[in-house]
Amino acid sequence: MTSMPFEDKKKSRVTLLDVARRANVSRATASLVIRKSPLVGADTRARVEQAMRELGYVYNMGAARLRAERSHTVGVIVPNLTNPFFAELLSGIEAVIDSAGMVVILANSGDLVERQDMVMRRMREHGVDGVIICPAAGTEPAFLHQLADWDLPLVQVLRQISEEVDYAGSDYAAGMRQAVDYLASLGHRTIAFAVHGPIHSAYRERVEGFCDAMQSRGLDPNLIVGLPIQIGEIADAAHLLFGEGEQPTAVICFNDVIALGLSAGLYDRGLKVGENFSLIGFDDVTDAEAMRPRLTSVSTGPVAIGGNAARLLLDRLADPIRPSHRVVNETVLHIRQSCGPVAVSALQQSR
Amino acid sequence: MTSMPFEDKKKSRVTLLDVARRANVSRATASLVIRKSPLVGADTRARVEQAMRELGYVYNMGAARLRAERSHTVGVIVPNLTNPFFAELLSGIEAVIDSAGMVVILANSGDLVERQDMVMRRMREHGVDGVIICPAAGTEPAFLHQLADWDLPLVQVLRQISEEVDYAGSDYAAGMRQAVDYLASLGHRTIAFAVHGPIHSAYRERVEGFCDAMQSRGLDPNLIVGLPIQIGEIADAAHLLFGEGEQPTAVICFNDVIALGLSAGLYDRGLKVGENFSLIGFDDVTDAEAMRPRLTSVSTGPVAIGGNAARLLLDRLADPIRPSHRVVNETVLHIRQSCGPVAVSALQQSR
DNA sequence: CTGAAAGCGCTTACAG
DNA sequence: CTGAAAGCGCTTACAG
Repeated sequence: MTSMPFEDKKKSRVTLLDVARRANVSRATASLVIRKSPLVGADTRARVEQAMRELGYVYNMGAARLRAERSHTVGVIVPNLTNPFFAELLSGIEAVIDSAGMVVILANSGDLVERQDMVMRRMREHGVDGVIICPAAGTEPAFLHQLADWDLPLVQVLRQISEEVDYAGSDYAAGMRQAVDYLASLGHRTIAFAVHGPIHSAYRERVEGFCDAMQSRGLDPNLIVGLPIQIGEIADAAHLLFGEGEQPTAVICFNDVIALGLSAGLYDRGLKVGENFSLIGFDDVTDAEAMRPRLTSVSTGPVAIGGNAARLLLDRLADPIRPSHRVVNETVLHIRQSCGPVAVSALQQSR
Repeated sequence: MTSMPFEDKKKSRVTLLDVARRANVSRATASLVIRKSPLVGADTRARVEQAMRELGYVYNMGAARLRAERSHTVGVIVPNLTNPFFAELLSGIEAVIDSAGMVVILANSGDLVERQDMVMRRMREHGVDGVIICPAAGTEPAFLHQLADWDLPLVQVLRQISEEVDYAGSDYAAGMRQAVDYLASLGHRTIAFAVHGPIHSAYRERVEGFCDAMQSRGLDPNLIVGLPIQIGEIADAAHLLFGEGEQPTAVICFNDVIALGLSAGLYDRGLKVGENFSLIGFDDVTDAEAMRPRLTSVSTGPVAIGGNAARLLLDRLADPIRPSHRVVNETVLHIRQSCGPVAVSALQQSR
């Protein structure tokens, strides 16, 4: 399709000067047509564009960025690529960055601050115009502030470390309230909260949201149980829900990974989820619909959050000194089949 | 921690010349210490490194690449970010690219050749040193060859379009044989194959692998049923397994997404997977362990494949003219609970 | 081991 | 609208 240059194919790359010469214009003019300047006439533009096509010219971003101090590149740092939740987030980011004509440089911090430091340095070396980061657990506000001092536009996503930095997330506390209210409306009074993983703002917001919601209904918020991080081990830890004292008739999960694991573990114990035990997930990933019973889950919309984060960064790039913005999505409770009215028989069976 | 330069912080970036001056060496010498050349003495090196620290110097990849014609950047193009399988693949790629000191530029083709063209052009503009691509369905060999003509090092992953281009994948056909053999050993004779999605080499290899394996055992390979692409709709399409003619007692799934959906759909129809109907997945994603019954699945190891692809690219970068290589992982059948001996009662129940 | 010069491929004022 | 010149921050020979 593309015709080859007349010269030897092995010769060095074709440059803007080459196309300028072939189109009988100056290098500056050729540069203008590339950047779609209105200053250049239609016929000249056509000549230059044809020359570009004939020579197989490809724009050299690297050279342009050096002069223009803009790389059209944004860094994205996530703690984990393997979790479908982050994959969906990334997908949302990529879509809007791409449609802005920019490109994403991806890195995985492994939720480790030391790796995050490294990765961030690499991003700076590559001259990213800005970065979207889901900060590793334990990230200090000073870390983010230093980046801001270096004039690196920054947005936090999912986890917030500093109020001075743009943030896109979801109202986790409200989501917890929705879950608690729903279970309470079904008559549940003893509700466990199943958690795992590193501790960060999203973790805290969920726990606090749960506790507040429980307390405001006069319920005991202290049945918080820690589960393994590996999904394969969660099912076998389901017994942890039923320790000393009051036995729960329902459990709210920190995320859908736990919900999936516990659903299996409760099944293994002979409990019928949705009938004599109730289970609510959090995040509403695509698997929720495919589970049996279908998982009732609080939807946080990772793709949308990613899109919001990307738009925040674009806005920040356009106006570096505007005050910091926060965009916090509403959660929605997606009711399916995993919850039911409290069953008197549940207590006996759970032993 | 990092001390600020003495000059006004708002001044333009600190450059290699700045550190050279502060360390009382020439710019060339400073450049050598950055690139860890053995030519420079230990004390000189120390002086330069201290100057870099004091000034808060950050290496400018963009400038370096312009001169050195190497960007330390690799493009990764996947058809879909939302599928956990690709997320795991990406994770494997990122890990080895990162440890080679390079960075990945990510793009999503949406499995559309037109978008793939765009994305590829953008990668070239950004001067990637090479690209790892899972080609969109319908990609022509000519597309890849053209890239090779342009001296862009390339590796295909998961899907192979051209034998002249490096490839990292998995032996899908052998995996199908493992699945068929296992079911046959349990006494199954009428085995369905459930597929969906766009048609590409990995699709064809799986279908052909299934057919060959069935035929070599004298079984009828024609029970191939097409299912919706959306996971939420798969369950409701489970009845498609039971059309006219011979009723299957087992189904092999094109991937775990289908397996998850069908598992739910069969449950909805009152079939007990692992007891009166058998189900085998393909890919063995992490959810397989958390399902009930636990999903028996053919493991392809996406993280490992991603690592292989990245290593192939690194090797290719080191030796651009070596002959094309292929690395094809063995699959392993991970037996869990979703298959059982053929049950005579299955046929009645499935109606 | 170190220095001075040229150049990578663009964009940016500045004149015309 | 177009041209000639300088410069972005490095690396690369080439001398010393």
